[in-house]
Amino acid sequence: MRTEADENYLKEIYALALDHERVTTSMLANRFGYSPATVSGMLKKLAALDWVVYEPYRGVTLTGAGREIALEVIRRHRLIETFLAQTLNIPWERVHDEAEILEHALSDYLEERIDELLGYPTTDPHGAPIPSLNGQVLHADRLRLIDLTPGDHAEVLEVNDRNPELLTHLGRLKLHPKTQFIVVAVEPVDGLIRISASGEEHILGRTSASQILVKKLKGGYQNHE
Amino acid sequence: MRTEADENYLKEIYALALDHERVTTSMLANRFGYSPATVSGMLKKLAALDWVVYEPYRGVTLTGAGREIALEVIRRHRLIETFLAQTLNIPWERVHDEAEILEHALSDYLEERIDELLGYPTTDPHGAPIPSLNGQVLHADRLRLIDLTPGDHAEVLEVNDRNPELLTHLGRLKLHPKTQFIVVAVEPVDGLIRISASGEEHILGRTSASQILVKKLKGGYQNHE
DNA sequence: ATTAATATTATGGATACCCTAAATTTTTAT
DNA sequence: ATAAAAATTTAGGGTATCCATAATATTAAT
Repeated sequence: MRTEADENYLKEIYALALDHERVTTSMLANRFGYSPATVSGMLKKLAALDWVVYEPYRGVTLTGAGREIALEVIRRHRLIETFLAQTLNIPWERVHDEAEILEHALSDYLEERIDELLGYPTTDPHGAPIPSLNGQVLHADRLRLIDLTPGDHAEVLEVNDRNPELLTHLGRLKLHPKTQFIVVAVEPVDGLIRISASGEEHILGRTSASQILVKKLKGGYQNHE
Repeated sequence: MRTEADENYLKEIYALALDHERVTTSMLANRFGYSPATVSGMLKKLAALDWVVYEPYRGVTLTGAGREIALEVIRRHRLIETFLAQTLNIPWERVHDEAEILEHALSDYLEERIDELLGYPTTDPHGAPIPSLNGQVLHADRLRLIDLTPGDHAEVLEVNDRNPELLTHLGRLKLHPKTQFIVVAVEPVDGLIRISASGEEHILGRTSASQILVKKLKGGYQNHE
């Protein structure tokens, strides 16, 4: 049988593999706050269950079955986030932690009912793609806001859902997914970024700006507003 | 820390105490399908945590703290049932099993949000009372349908939520809480009960009729319909 | 080739939950 | 009142999960 720990490991391995060549023991140990030895042990267990391929000293990758589970858990997580935000009006900075628990308790049946009620959404409140039932994930071309240059016209695609303070802050600035904005200026010294969104100007620090993913919109040389 | 098993034991002890003088090891063993020895062990553990008073060979009762936990879990269970039925249109025969799992995963915060969204309901879809936050439970005077006599006019108050087949059946007969009906006749041999509800006549067996709780309405000697 | 960094195995501990079999206590029947 | 039956507890195990430290092994860097 599958435990919560199993699901969390698989989910984390999936997430880390998205932007790392190799997923190593120490990366996982860091994420979870466990000792490397503990992670080695779990990886051995997961390998025995055929959910990962584990090459000692070299790293770990998901098998087909492991990937399926990871995507299923991520799907539940994001459906729950969307459901909580839409149906119960839970603020977006709180939905992650709640989903982190409920994702392990949701039946296939309820997952399906929620998906149906929400009209089969494709992204969660933070803009992250919701994997489909058959495991498809739409990964849009994403750019970090921090990499934009003055004059760029862009749209918020996704923000990191694990940082409640950031989310509260962005919520106050009304910088949600789908919000369009223009980069007004980039401070040469501190690298602060001035943007203009819905008529308001905001200043973003490096930390925020690196956690906001965007897509450029055509005609980005002049201000349009 | 509190485990799911703890919560289930406390909930069950509470439920059994409602209609039994003493709550014994074997009663719990039966309910859970565990060996009596296993239950003895758990009761010892719960007593050490001061959630029950356990007198070996004599039975078990909840302490104040134990009762609080039991009521909290029951409250969550029933709020979840109500929420699933109303918000996600889950049929009433399915909500119990889902709630059985989710009740252990729901945070105080979500519990409160759900309660608010539902408008602070006092009964769940099966008519069972939802304990208030401070632990009050409204136990209405309830009579078993099986104890009615021909001519009685009554209203369904509550039905056993642990029997999905019964619920499906009663759902088809439209016998939900608040449904009014008249006892037309009671078969002398098999004890089958003929009732008339919303213009339709139905025949209930002893099993169904003993699991439906009702309250008598005034003027029960003549048919009103 | 040696060192530093990373990762593994070996070993052990804690918790939680369940079991069977044997011993004990309580209850019931005579 | 006593013996048999029923209920319950204790003793002793078992499995599974997850975690840790210390010693060992591998890999990467110089």
